[in-house]
Amino acid sequence: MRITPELLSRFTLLKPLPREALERLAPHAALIRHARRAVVLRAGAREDHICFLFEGRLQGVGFTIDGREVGLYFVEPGDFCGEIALFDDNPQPEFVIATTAASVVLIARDPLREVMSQSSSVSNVVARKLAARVRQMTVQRTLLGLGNVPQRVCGQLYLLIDEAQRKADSGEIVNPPTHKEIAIMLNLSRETVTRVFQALQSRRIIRRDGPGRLIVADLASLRHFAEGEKEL
Amino acid sequence: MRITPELLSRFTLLKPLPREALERLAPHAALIRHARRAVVLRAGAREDHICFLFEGRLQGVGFTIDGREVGLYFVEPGDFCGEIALFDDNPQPEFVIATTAASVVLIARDPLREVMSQSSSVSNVVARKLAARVRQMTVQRTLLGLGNVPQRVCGQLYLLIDEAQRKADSGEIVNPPTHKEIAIMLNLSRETVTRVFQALQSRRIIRRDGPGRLIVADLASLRHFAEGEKEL
DNA sequence: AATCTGACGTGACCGGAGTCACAACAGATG
DNA sequence: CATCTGTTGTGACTCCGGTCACGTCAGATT
Repeated sequence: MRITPELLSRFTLLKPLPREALERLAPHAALIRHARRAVVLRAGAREDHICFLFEGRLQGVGFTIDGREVGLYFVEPGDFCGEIALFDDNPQPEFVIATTAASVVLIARDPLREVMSQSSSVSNVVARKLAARVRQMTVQRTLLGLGNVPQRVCGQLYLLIDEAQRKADSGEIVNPPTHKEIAIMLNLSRETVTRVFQALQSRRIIRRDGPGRLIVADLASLRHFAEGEKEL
Repeated sequence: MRITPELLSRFTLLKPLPREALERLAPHAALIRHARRAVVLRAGAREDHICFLFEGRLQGVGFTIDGREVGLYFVEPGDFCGEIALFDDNPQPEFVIATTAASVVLIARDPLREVMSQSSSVSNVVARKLAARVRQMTVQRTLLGLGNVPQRVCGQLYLLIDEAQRKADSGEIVNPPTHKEIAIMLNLSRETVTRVFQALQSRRIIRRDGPGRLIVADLASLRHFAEGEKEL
């Protein structure tokens, strides 16, 4: 499928790019549809594409030696992943998997590298993205330090609500991650996540609205639990 | 204390810099001695220095809301940290603490930014450093996924041995981190780390050599435990 | 020397999360 | 429609790592 510069410019990363750069990238971009659970980027192999998420949700996951999944981060529409390939030639460190059916734009690594090296504004944005990932991983790792497990889950849930909604004090998550996907982010078993969700539901803090919509009815309480002010 | 360009050039990051750039940086650099446990970089505040480690060992640590320490990474001599300040103006995400008495060279952020923007080799190295941190954090996070706790400890111990020594199949760690410092890296209690160490010592896999020297006598076995081929 | 501090060592206890097993249910798929 | 697959929901049991409570020891500090 052919990609237009207009399509590329819909990604916040690429929006500030001069038209000319977008036109150089477009021929090296491809729109790909992935089924749920499909592997978008493969760990180990040298990935030669950067992945921009158009719709759906992705998850970065690693695997331990004994085969357990480890959840690293989620990718929301408009965001991108695999950018680490722009900085060195080491293999992609983690898998990226579609947690829902997803359409992504893959842009070839080398042209993007070139654009990056010629435009300081681009390289700045990409480097800032990498910095943002370090910050995100730090927060995520800190979550794991919490001894109280329900607190961990609430913290994760809170992180899943984007900033705009947090201010409005009412959150909803469309196509929420499965319990298992949350569990591997938090080093928990799927059952434990289910039980915490049950507790939150019985307290009317969260509520399912049909399939694929999770409503956080009481964001303030959720935050309190996340911050350990109340015990679940 | 005044810093000479020669001193700066002893850091691998700065070595490739032209003499002229080093001279520009030198006036903005300071050699600082830190006592054990001292805070080198502070989380939250906007740090305006990048920290180059001359001797000693540092550790990046975070704190959960309930005050537990979370270990993120170690910094070895010749390496640096706090480089995230070069990419955006957000606050430093984690504390950096001296795990041993340490001397560091602090270089002011803005001059280094300027040098970076003018030297593509420097900006490349710094960006690669950031990428390396993402990779390291991914590995570390994956370690936490291991259900078997002794395995986690062995994996961490293995990571603490630098590559050169790993090939020679005999490792030693000078001024090894304390059990507590290892514990917070692995989300374990200090006692658990102690017990695993005891088990490893009784099997002659590791051995203390006076204070401040830990000898890994049987690196192969350590790796086997880390990879789960043997059970501890 | 006397004291203090922080690291290491070790046992006992217990709570809570993992594991297992199974049921209910929804959505895909034939 | 019948079937299959994957998610969610729940109970029972187990066990293992956290916590607490010590003791020991080496190195600083006075």
